Amino acid sequence: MHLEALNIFCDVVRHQSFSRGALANSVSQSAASQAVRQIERRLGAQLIDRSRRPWQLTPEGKLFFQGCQEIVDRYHELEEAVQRRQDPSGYTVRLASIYSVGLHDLSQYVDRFREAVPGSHVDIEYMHPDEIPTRIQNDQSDVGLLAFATPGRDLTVVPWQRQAMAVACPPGHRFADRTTAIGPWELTGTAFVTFDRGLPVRRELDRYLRRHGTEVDVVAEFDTIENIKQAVEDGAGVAILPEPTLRREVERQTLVAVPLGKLDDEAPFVRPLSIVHRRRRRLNPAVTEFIRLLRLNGAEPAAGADADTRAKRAAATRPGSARRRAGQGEPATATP
Amino acid sequence: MHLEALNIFCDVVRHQSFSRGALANSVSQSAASQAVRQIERRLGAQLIDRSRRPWQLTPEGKLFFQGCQEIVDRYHELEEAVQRRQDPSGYTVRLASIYSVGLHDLSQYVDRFREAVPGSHVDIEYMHPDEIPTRIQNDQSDVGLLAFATPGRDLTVVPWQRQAMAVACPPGHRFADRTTAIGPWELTGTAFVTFDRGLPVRRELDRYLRRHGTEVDVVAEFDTIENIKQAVEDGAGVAILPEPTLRREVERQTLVAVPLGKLDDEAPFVRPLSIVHRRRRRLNPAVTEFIRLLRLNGAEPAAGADADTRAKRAAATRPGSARRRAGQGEPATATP
DNA sequence: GCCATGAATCAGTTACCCTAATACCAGGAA
DNA sequence: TTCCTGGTATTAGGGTAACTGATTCATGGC
Repeated sequence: MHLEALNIFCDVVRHQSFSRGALANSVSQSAASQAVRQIERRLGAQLIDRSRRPWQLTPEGKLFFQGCQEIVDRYHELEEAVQRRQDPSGYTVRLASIYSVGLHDLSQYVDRFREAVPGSHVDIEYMHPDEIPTRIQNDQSDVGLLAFATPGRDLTVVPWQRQAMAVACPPGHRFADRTTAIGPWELTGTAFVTFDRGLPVRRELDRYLRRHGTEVDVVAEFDTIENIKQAVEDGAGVAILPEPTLRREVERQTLVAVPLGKLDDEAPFVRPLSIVHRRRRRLNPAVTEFIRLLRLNGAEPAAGADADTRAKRAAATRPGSARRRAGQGEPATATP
Repeated sequence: MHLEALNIFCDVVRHQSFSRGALANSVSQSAASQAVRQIERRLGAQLIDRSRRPWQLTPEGKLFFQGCQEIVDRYHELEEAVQRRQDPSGYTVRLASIYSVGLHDLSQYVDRFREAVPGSHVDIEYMHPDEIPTRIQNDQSDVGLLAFATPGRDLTVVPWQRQAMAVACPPGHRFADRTTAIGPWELTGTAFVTFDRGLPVRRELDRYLRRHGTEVDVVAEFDTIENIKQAVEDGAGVAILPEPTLRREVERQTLVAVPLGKLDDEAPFVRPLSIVHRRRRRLNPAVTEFIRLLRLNGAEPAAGADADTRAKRAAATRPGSARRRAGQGEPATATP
């Protein structure tokens, strides 16, 4: 029996849905259906009563679910225990990051890590977001930090930070004195500096604006946040950017950041930053330790459709069992 | 991760040997080696230090082994718990048995079972031993009872009874008055009635005699024990047969059964009877229950190379966790 | 009746795991 | 040393399980 299949079953039950349980494990709905069916076949017991909608666990299903949860959890704890025992010194962490993670933040993490694990070494490389998954799959990097990551067959995505988006404008702009949040609909017609087409963040941004019926006047497109900020400072227009990346300019008073308003029933527009690493491959002990440290310090409270069902376990010691959480993907579907 | 792989690792550790661990799981030594290596790869940790001979568990290996044992055990208990919850009534057990299991014994089991599980039904068919594995793999029968069974890819073998072998001779024979056991070497030159070539029991019998340098004078070969007994009664010669199959004739005084002597350091010559069923397939609840009952009443004390290491767990409530025990195979290698 | 939603099924492909054969390696004997 | 022996690692190749994408099917709402 595959432990992965047991985990899929658990997630299907937790989400009350085959499709969402499948998503949480980065497999197709078809695979989840087949996996659960196979478990039932091998057990010779009906675990899920599909005759009514929504389907329900049979008594056997409930029993099995409880045991399953525990077994899967235990195994993962065992894995972690083994990895913790390994000596992380002498290993190198090869980190691939997008430019805009916050160079300052990152160097802080790295310093803290090198203090915690004396004999280790960290190589940071900044690069285009598209390159990062490739590098990781080719084993050129151990860990990646990027935004709007989507898990893949050989790529594990661990949610890390959710950066609030804000409107950036130059000090003299008509938005600059706003004391209240700006609704996206207010941006219609304004000169707008944005990301290059092809970047995931651009797609999310366009979708966001479209959802609010906003038609902006795109005056410039850049592939890095630094360039966008420069253009905004030069008065080319306004931009929507992650608030943390604006802090320095706000301090220097070269830019103004105004919070993005939102409708009551809407999720806030955020940029999800993720830690990615290759799936089912050894990560050297230093990498494991580095990821643990990142998550300890960076993770926000568990977010996602399934967070509630295991909040109690994920709460204190471990910074959220992100291993088994749905790939964060679209911010539109995330419930904060 | 495959639970089967974890179990292989556990058995490798328990036996201190890849080959024996493999045997215990009915896979090749190669498969066991690869399975352990894969676990190590996925964990990113060396579990076994192979640099010295005999190899040793690393500290990580010890940690993982302990956790592993528990996880595998827990899962199997969970499986059993689910199956126990199922209602076995209304199902049919299709049993395929060799002729010589003991028709009387069997009907006793069946009666007891039908009493324990009122709504169930048992179909017994007697057949040639070669047919039984085939029938089970084709899903024409649920359970088989046969001697000298060897586990296969889709066939699970559960040791059941070990029948002592005895020398059968007619009342007037020179052996008939023996009060002490007969050593096999004493049979050299005697007229001997035996099994058809091609039957597994014949191969074992020949090997046994050869091991003791015994050359018998084969005067007749039959494919069933009943025929052999008839020939012995008719004075054709002596035979070596399972003692329990001789009881009725001994009571009637138509045959005499003399115990087989053995050397001090030798395992007794027995006929191992096994329960076989298909591997990793649902067995309907009645079948599960029937097998449980057979084992409860028929199982002898745990025998086999690995019995010691888990005797404490297997002892009381469960009649030996034969699921994870080596296929009994050759009686020569079994340590009673 | 119809449609919408979500799960099951199917066909095709991929990737994994197994076996068999063979290479390798440590330890013991000559 | 060299050979030998018992046991494990490695490799190639075949069979099969498991995944994906497309489609079909069932249920509940209209």
